[in-house]
Amino acid sequence: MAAKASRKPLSRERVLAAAIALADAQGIQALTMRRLASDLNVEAMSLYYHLPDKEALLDGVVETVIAEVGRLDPNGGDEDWRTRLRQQFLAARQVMVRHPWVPGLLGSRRTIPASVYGYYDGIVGTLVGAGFSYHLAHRALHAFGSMPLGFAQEIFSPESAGGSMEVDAAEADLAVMAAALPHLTAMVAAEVHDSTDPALGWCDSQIEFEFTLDLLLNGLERLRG
Amino acid sequence: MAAKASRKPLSRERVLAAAIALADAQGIQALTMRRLASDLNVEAMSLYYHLPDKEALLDGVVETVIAEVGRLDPNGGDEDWRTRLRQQFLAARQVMVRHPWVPGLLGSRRTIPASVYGYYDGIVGTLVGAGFSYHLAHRALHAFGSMPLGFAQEIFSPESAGGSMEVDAAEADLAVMAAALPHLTAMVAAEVHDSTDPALGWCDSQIEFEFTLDLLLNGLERLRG
DNA sequence: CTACCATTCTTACGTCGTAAGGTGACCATA
DNA sequence: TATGGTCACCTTACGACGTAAGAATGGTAG
Repeated sequence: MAAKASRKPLSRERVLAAAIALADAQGIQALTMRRLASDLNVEAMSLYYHLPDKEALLDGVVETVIAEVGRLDPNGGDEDWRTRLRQQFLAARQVMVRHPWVPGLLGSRRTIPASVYGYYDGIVGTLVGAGFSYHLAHRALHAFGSMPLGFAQEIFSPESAGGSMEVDAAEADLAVMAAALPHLTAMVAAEVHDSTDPALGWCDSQIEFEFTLDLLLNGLERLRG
Repeated sequence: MAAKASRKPLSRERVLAAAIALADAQGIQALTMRRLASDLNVEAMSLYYHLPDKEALLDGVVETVIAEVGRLDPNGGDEDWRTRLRQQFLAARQVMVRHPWVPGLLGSRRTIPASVYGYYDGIVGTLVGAGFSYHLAHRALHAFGSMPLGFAQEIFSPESAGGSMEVDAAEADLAVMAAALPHLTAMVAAEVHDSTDPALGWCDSQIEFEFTLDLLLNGLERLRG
């Protein structure tokens, strides 16, 4: 009679899925063993039957998301290597947009899930298949940085979607800021002015991502062969 | 008579310096209020007289290190914009090599210290002074990512100097790995083979950093004007 | 019914950040 | 000299965290 509540048995997969859902909803700092357990209608220590410790939980979470990235490589390799990698990286970006906490988590992890190696192996295959030497392919991998995984190092506004800079500018005295940061304020002013949709904020991450990606791809194309 | 011990009075600067020293020596995870206090021969709560909370401590630490980066821009702007930025970013890299925990900390911070804006302002100034439009300068800033601060997103071996990949390869069966990751193993084999100094590990971060940097600089030069 | 085993829970420990308020040294004023 | 105030640091305590140790539950096989 009493509330039976959910009594589907726990499992590693169910725990990992709940962890990802929790991080998506509340942020990575909300992902604690106790909160995760309570989301699963379970006590914290019950999680330890399915996972050795929290490190393993985070490893599993990263691995699960990366697997999602690695799975989206269906089309055959008859196109240009650039369009191929371009599509792949942009698809990866869509995954990261859905899980914005993954880049930070991945960066703080000290061991890299094995599936990442397989994913990068495919990229090297694409490169050498297009005529790259292994040496240049290696350089290319480093140059790409984290773009194959769908994100780039964004110093400004790592979290808030709109970017905090304009908010700060509204709070502080604009004239003072223009004096201290003449070039930055001029740049923002110029960019906001001819922005097609200023409501979206003056930094469109998607466009910046593609710009940097193409800059790298075109530069590498010039070095090929 | 009794051990007087160190009784120099505390100060925000002394606390921040000790925090940086502690993180340098023991890693960022060792930087707790209690450990930091004990390094200063003081109780944990004494730190709260000079700093409101730990967030402020971390902000101050980041700000201090970034200030160190911003201070190394002495030479006038008569050289090519590329060599100027190149020198600047490579000098910043030396700071990050001394404080390898800063990139991760900076990435996890939600507010950016004000000094960073001033630093980036100078970069925009260099770019527009060289004929860049504000629009392209904006793109360039995003393309550089964290390189102005002296680091790049390194997925592989973010922590250990030599890179953990070769260690893993030694542990696992090489033949199995070659089957699962044919392109990567071939690449590593090719790179190790013609490496001038294989003892240093097959990834030379300095060279990778410069390669990526030049790739971006040259690509931007082509787009200028 | 009983013995077993997989799964979940209870209790407790040490560490963390930090709120609340106490203690002593120093110093100006009466 | 006595008084009160402010600065700098300390004591105690609380709740949240990860997790070690072992007890309870409940289903299944003999």
